[in-house]
Amino acid sequence: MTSAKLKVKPIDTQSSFRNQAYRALKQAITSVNVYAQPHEIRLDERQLSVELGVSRTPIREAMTVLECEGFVRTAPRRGVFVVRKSKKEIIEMIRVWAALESLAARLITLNASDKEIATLRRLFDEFKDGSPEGQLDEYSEANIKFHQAIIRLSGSELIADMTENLFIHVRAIRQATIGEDNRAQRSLIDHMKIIEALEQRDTERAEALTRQHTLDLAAHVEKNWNFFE
Amino acid sequence: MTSAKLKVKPIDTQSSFRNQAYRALKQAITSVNVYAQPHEIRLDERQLSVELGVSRTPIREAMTVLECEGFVRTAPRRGVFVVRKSKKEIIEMIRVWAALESLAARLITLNASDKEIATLRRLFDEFKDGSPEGQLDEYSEANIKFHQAIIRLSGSELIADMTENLFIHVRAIRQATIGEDNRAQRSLIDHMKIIEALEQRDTERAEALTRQHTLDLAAHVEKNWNFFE
DNA sequence: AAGCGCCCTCTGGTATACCAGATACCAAGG
DNA sequence: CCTTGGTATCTGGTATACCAGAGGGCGCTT
Repeated sequence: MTSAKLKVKPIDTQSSFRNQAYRALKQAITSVNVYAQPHEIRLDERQLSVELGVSRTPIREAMTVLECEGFVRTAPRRGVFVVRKSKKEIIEMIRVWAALESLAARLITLNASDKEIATLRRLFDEFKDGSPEGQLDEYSEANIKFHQAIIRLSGSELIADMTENLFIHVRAIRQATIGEDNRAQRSLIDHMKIIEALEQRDTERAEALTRQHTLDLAAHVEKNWNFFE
Repeated sequence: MTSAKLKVKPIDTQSSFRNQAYRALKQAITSVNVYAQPHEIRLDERQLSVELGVSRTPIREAMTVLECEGFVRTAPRRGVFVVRKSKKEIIEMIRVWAALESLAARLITLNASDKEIATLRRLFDEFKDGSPEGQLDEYSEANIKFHQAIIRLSGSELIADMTENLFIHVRAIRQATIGEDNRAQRSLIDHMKIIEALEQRDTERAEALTRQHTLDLAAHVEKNWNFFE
């Protein structure tokens, strides 16, 4: 008989150079505001391989994934460039987000526990009294966490996967627009209505409110956003 | 002054070995019924490089894309395997399809021309009189074309991209279930109602009908589909 | 001075060699 | 006979060398 088992953590066999390069590059891409740059940003395979201390091969495989996810575009024999989304593409992303998040809301009314739904309300505890206008940064953070929580509570891996890359863009838009046009105040009201519908397990209403809330963002961007032109 | 311009097609500079390998592999994967196989199907990089007549490098990059799209899973130092979706995953795919197609229907009521919408009705001309039960294969084909047309007429590139890979799976499910439980007859009725709502530019109704039609498919699969267990 | 073309350089694309981990098989020991 | 540990071999992962096309600079031609 052997003695008590040792507790060991499984070695993370997935941390190949390729995945590390992927994470490093994605982090780098998402942390720069590509729209603030005068020129397109180019990624140099050879330079990156020196900076990251690995050969071009894992870098190229990471690039392939980033291209598949739409963050990067490679022009043969010319270079790899960070893509800048057009206004039209950004509006499409917000609309797709609206469709998927409304599905998530539907699933929450059907599957989530009362306890899980209750966590949503707590995100806005500090804004219960008075308007969020005076603490915009904090509200923006809570706003983003709310939308992420809806996705997570749906319990659907696929929705989470499909929104993950949209989120990086939509997050920036939410942050940029929250201060305009009294949007924070109205956003808070919308969120409370959504939470109420979820609590009451009103599937159709929760779905419709969630969809309309984000479609409103798309409409707002369509009307007021001229940054890219 | 130069004479009249010659009409030339631009050389497809994107047809790298990598993209050709990608298309070949995707075609191969989608044409086999992975669920009919007793064991997981493994893809051998070296064998494929011999069969396709190129080196492992473009094969590997194609594999990377396929993995990113969820068709393939690679286990380090063990092999690359074609993934088999679980029943739960398939239901999630159908639900996501429902969410995106209902958004497409919304956009059609807002943006498409009457002429474009009219093309939808023509898809079902041959089933106008009598039930589709007697010509199931033909109806199944029209059914699939209808759902593809909704996506296309929305005019959203992003929706088309995001549904493209779902479609490969959802298509198989639609084909497999169309013969069950008088579904073809009810499907035809649903489609006609959707077309009517689109023609009347009734945004909310078209969206809701489209969503419910595909959510019904998800519910049907959830109840009756035991193939994978 | 302007237009054209050569050539150097730099890019991503591909082929290839080698590495380390996973597996199956086999032989030695109980 | 079963167990155990070594080992041959096969896998994906990585490094590297080389290729052809794209672009720019420079000098020749007119």
